Amino acid sequence: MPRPQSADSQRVTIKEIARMCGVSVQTISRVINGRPDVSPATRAAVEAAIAAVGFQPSAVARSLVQRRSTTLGVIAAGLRYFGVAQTLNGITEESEASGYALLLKEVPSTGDLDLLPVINFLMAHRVEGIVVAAPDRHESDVRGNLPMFAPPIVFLKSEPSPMISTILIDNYGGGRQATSHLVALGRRRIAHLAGPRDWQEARDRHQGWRDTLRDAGLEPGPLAVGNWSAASGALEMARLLDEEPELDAVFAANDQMALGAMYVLRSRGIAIPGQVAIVGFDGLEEAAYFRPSLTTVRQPLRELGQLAVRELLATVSGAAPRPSVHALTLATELIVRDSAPHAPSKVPAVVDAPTASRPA
Amino acid sequence: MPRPQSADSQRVTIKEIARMCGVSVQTISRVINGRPDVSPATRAAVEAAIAAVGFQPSAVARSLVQRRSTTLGVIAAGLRYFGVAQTLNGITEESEASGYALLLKEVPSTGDLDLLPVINFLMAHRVEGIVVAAPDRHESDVRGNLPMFAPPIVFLKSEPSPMISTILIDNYGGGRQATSHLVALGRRRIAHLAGPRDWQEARDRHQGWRDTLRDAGLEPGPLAVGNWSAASGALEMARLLDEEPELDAVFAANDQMALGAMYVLRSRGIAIPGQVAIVGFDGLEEAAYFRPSLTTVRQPLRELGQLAVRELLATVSGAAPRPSVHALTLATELIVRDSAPHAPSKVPAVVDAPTASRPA
DNA sequence: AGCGTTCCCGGTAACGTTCACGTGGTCCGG
DNA sequence: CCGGACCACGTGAACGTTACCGGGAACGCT
Repeated sequence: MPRPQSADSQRVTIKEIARMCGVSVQTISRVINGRPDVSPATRAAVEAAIAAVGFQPSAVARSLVQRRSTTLGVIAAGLRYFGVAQTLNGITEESEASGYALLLKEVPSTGDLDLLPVINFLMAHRVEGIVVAAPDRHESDVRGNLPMFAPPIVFLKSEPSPMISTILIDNYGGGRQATSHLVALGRRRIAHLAGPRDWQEARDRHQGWRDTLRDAGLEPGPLAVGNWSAASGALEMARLLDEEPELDAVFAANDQMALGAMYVLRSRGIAIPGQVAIVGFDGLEEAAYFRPSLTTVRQPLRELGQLAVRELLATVSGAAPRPSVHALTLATELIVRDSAPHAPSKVPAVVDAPTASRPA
Repeated sequence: MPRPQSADSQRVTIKEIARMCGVSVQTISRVINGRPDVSPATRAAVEAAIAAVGFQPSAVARSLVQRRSTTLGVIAAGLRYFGVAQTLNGITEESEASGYALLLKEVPSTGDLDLLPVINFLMAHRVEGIVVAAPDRHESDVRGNLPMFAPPIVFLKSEPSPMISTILIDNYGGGRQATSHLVALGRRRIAHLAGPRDWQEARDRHQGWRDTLRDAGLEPGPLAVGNWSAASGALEMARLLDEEPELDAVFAANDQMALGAMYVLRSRGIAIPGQVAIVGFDGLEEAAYFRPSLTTVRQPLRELGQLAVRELLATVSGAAPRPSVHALTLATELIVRDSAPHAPSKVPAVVDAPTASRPA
């Protein structure tokens, strides 16, 4: 029974294996890397020795000599939020599939923030690419003044810019989808429950709402700013109702805030969607089970993470020309449910059970 | 304007800086590491040169020579789930604070899984400690046959064992809290909506439910198994109702399934908590805004992650004796809300707005 | 003047791999 | 019997940093 020893004790190295087998270190290296010019007998002996002592070649030494780490860096902000966690999930999936390791740094999701030290940190670890799933907000932001010798970087939350590569969810378009849907329903007084101003996503959704109202010839509805939480959604919804009693629709910047808003609406006896229709944003699975079920805008978050990694890997492998700066935008999808139904009608909420409630 | 160059191009090293300043590499090293014995003049010159060329000391080379990586490994399963994401958040926070980097590996959260290759991978990268936030289920599991020279490891989801260190949420106790609360409410026919069997958490909560019923002298209520999703909660709730119409309470193993269950209950016109009381598990913030607001069991998930890192770091620094195998259990907290209220009464749901609905 | 200290600094050898060569042997055709 | 092709393996030098030791200059003290 092998007892776990102190990690900094004498580790077994390639040299040790070589000594054990009576061959040179080079031969061991050849076996480890599955190179052909080793006789079957020697190979077997070496493999046996490796297994016997539980030898693990040092990825650190390998990285040093090969000048490549098979590691990607990830900078994330707000891991506790659904969207970010989902994106990270896509990133891990894809890099796992490619055998790449992930070096994760989390940065504060609010307040002023300089990405450069974080990027430098990752560069010190010689990552081969960086995914930035964090807002880039700093007086002197990263665009254009990246450190020299920086690896390929793809930004997931910044505005497109000629200096950087971006892959984005079309939050603006999603905001338009949501708002257009409410307009098509015949709503005239459409409020927006926005997310925090220092999230690019929040600003884009807000903009989509505003532009859609303008294009529809409606005057801008009332605006409130929450912090993504259901509690803030409730708080701000109450405020909106007090200020603007004739409200007939709300577009919330995420599903949690929509939930909080619905709570307040129902507490005040306001019918959803009868008097006030509501649409959320995110595509939370459980939003289908809110009362009423929530119309929302689904974002391909996992795909976003996967694409980011694929993009990086393509660049690293030299398949894509360096520096290839480009912007990719992923479309959102409107999921229509009871809180803002299909037909442009003001009938009271139809409460029918979803298919899932039927026993199998 | 520094143009990002190919990462594998000629990087600037400590030698280059030494040449530029006309001093030895050793002196550069001293400056980088803030060692005292460098004259102010030399130090300034070196720092200027470093800043000028944007030099970054190679963490890889440093790791190799120092035989320590300032890196922790994390093995996670089911990052897309609230609980795991929350725990990871605690882990990042704490390691960020200690200046440790994080090497993240995600493993499938279902099916049979061997942790050993993943641990070996992390060991190859010479991580100084490993947090396992993934179930350890394998015919020949990791307990006891860890590789030699393994760094300190702490398990967050496995059963305590004399061979490994664990820090756990008291899921069993939480299950008891939830069920006891329902019993105290006078409920007699208490169902359990369990999570997937291959999650330790799910098994523990289930056990807590079963034991509490037994201790209360009640016969075991009906059992259903979901997959953590609201959809599965709805599906299984429907099944439970069909099988057992006289049901008067449900303990769901997480808040999402509870939500799905509530959806079905209300669709069938069953009053909550009037006819059926329900309590969830997780402590989702938004559960306060479900209709009715959900009584649930809060878990200190972020603290769990933080503690794991602190534990590892203490061991690494040699403060704690190696090998210190121990088990720590964190208590859960019952949060009573409307779906299973305080008073042992069967009055219809009281729908009062939470404080958040009051405008500021 | 002699001598110990302190302050700066340099040289050399690691750390654990891989890479670019080099070398001795066997096999084979002419 | 010899030259070359091929196979299996070994030798040194990297990779970029830090650890360890050592040494000269300047200074203070007896």
